[in-house]
Amino acid sequence: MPKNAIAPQSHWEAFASRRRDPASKREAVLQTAACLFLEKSYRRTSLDDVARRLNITKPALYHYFRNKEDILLGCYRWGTTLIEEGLNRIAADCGSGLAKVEAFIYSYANVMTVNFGRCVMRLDEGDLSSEALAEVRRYKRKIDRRLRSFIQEGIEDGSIAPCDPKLTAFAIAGALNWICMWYEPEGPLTPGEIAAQFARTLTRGLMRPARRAASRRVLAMRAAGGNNISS
Amino acid sequence: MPKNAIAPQSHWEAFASRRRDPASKREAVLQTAACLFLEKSYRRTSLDDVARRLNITKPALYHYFRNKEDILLGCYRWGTTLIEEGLNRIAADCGSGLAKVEAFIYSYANVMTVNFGRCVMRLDEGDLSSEALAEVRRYKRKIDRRLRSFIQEGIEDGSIAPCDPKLTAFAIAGALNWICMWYEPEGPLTPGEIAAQFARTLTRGLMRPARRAASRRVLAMRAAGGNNISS
DNA sequence: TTGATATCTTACCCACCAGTAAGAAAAAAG
DNA sequence: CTTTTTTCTTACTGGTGGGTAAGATATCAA
Repeated sequence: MPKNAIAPQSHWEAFASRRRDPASKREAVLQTAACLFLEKSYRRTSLDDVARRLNITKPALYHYFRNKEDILLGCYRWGTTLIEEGLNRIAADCGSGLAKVEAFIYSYANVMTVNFGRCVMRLDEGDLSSEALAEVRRYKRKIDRRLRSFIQEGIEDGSIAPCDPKLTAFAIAGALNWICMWYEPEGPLTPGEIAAQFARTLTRGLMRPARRAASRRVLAMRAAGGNNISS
Repeated sequence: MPKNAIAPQSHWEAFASRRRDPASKREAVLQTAACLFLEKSYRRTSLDDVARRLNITKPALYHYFRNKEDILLGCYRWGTTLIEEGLNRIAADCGSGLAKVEAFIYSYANVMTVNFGRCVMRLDEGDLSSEALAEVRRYKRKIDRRLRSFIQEGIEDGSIAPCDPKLTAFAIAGALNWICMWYEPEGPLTPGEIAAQFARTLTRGLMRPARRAASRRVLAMRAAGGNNISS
């Protein structure tokens, strides 16, 4: 009977009956928690908030999670699993280093538009206990190492220009991680469009490629108007 | 007499005497607050924490700031001012669109390694009241518009390849904003090195430029080893 | 020196919220 | 139907922390 029951992605139906189904109820808690954590941050989200959206009371949550942090950790784990699944598919693919980086951009950009994926990079690590933090950091480090190895591979097979893999990985990961800060599910941009543009910008760069034997300098100077292109 | 007085950047000396100097005391509060907000987040930093580092007590802070949020807003304002100063210098520079974007990358990367600059992009906007949030959003929007205009300018003068300025700006700003998440003042990377590598990656892209008339495909296939380059 | 003002402290209030105790109510088992 | 187990609720505790009241002490101006 609550008037604000029309929540974005309402998972309260899982708790509509008392039928025993711990798995789906656990997931419902994580989904609504992730949603609230992204809306208001972990700290500003009270367990009462989470419970209210699920049409239950706070202590009921303690039947499915040890404490508040356990819920947070659940969101992190779900998200890192999503990222890792994508990563494994890429490693199986046998293209050049550059092809792997491109595939990484597509996969990762998509995950950053999903609630659990966004949680991994958007939520504040400082809210985790030291053990949980160590676990999450391990995941993140693994992702970073993989990206660097793709870049290194590309440098070695000649598909990527020589560069510092560490800083280059930071640049790519930064651009992608930041998606979870501005992306809105109801917005005009689809994950696919974002991934495509990012892949293009990051692989080819901003610079207009020099045509034929013409010097770049000349092209840059020539103020050719009317070149607008969108999307 | 406190044993932990050796804080990173100790500004408590401003409060050592009761001499009337509100300006420098206000700054001291902002500096230590920014430091703590970055260390532990705004929410986890109590006013007692801030006061303790300054060797004063909590109510003393209320002589220089209306409330906790006022301190936070002070950090935001200081940071956005830093960004804007850089931006103004670039607009005065009369290079091509690409040159302006490159200058933006250098300037912005540097600001992201300074505490107040980091605050702007790292701290949680959700901790701001609606009015303060509107102000901060206005600043951020302005920065975004400027970057987009540089890109648009570059497309029109032919220095930048045709692209969607909005998404391209997101990619560049994302890579740069993320710096404030991993940068450590005591770390091995200088702001200059970061800016240089980022400028290179973002303008030229990852892809190894095709040499002469040789087709790209051939170069990508050729697995040329031993191309490692660091720094 | 004296009064006025700015500066800072001790002591306190109260709202918020994670977590718990104890038990009611529903579901499953026998 | 009876018993056992799971599920969930009402009512509470205790710690934290922003903000305030009231007053002490130093600085400054005259």
